[in-house]
Amino acid sequence: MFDTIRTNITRHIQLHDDEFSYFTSLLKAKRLRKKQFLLEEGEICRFECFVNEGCLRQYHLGDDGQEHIIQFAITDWWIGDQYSFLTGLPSQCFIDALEDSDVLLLEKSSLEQLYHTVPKFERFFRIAFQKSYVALQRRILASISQSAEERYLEFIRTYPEIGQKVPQRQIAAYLGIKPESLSRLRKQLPRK
Amino acid sequence: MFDTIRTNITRHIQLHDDEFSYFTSLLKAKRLRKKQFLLEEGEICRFECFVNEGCLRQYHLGDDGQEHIIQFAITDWWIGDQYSFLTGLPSQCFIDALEDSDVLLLEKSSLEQLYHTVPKFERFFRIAFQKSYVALQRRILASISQSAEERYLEFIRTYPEIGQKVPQRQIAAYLGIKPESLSRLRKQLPRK
DNA sequence: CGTCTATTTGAATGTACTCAAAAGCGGTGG
DNA sequence: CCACCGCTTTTGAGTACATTCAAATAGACG
Repeated sequence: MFDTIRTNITRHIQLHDDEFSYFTSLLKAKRLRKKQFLLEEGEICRFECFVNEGCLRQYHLGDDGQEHIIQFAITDWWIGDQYSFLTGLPSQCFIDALEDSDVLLLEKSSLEQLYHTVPKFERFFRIAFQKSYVALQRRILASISQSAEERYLEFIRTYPEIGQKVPQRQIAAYLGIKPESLSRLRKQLPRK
Repeated sequence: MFDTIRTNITRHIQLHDDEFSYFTSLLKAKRLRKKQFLLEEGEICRFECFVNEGCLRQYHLGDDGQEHIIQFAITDWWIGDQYSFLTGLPSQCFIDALEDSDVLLLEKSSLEQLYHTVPKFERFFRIAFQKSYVALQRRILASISQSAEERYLEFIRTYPEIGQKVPQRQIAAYLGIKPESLSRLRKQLPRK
């Protein structure tokens, strides 16, 4: 149950067994069915979420009804609305499951406890956010410097597992293009 | 000299005078002339940089010679190449000054010392990166959901000081459009 | 004043979009 | 097992927006 998250954490910090079991005592397991929401617009996000198994997405719903995917999260990834989590303000986006999923939730109050009791976790999340920050910078660079085709190829090269399991229209919503455009673009690829 | 950075840090954590003076003892002041490089592609980024005064940019140089701006940094902002800083690998981008600037450098080795001596700084940078992460998510959402015109308006609304001091072509390089397109787009604005 | 760079403008091109419709695919119920 | 439904993907035709290339204008700096 906690093997994946233990590996995830010890990638950045060392933990004693008692520290880890204290950590796991703060977690709440949750099972999500496909299409079930973990967070809805207007709610306050009071947790960080670790994906044990499955696939989630965080997306913004435009006035025109368009969904724009901010991030995917599969096994071994963290997800959450950092904006709402940090500010305590209502979320402006949704998080839901693209398939049946198994997640572990860490409540904000528990996390503050954790920071206090095991300060190493402050380091863990510092490094985790620093790495996520780098990943977002890459995505921004891609979006301002590359064509839709290049961005698509980079995406499936960087995240092949996601490219496998996620429907095309979701990938289009992540790349910032229309599903029709992604379809056409893919048709052109073999010739090149 | 250190007033700005003190305010910056105490926005997230409380510091005693001795902690702060220890912190400042680790900083190296540096003066940059316009167009001077703080970091060049291929170098390893071994510092975090705080801007006391002036304006810097981090940009990527494409194979076609195009500059793509990853971030601006003005007074009271931090900048650095987190990718190179974290991994120890050569940087893939440049950081230079858009005007004469005054910066404070915190070397990686000093920072590790600092984390060890005053663990609160781990918390400071954790929060700082978390907030930066949120800002980048907003930028990504803008780039996948908005038109060039909307992105430009949001940019000058969000960062009016930068919009003031930075030449138009630099803003275009940040938005991911050509200078000609930004010029045309601006011409259209008054009619709306 | 002259040079260098930034900005603007024009005309032609290309890429992604809209709207609409057809084809494909998966799941459900008869 | 098959027929049907809903949703995704594909295809087509016309349109909108940003790009390219080129040239003119405007500004900044020495």
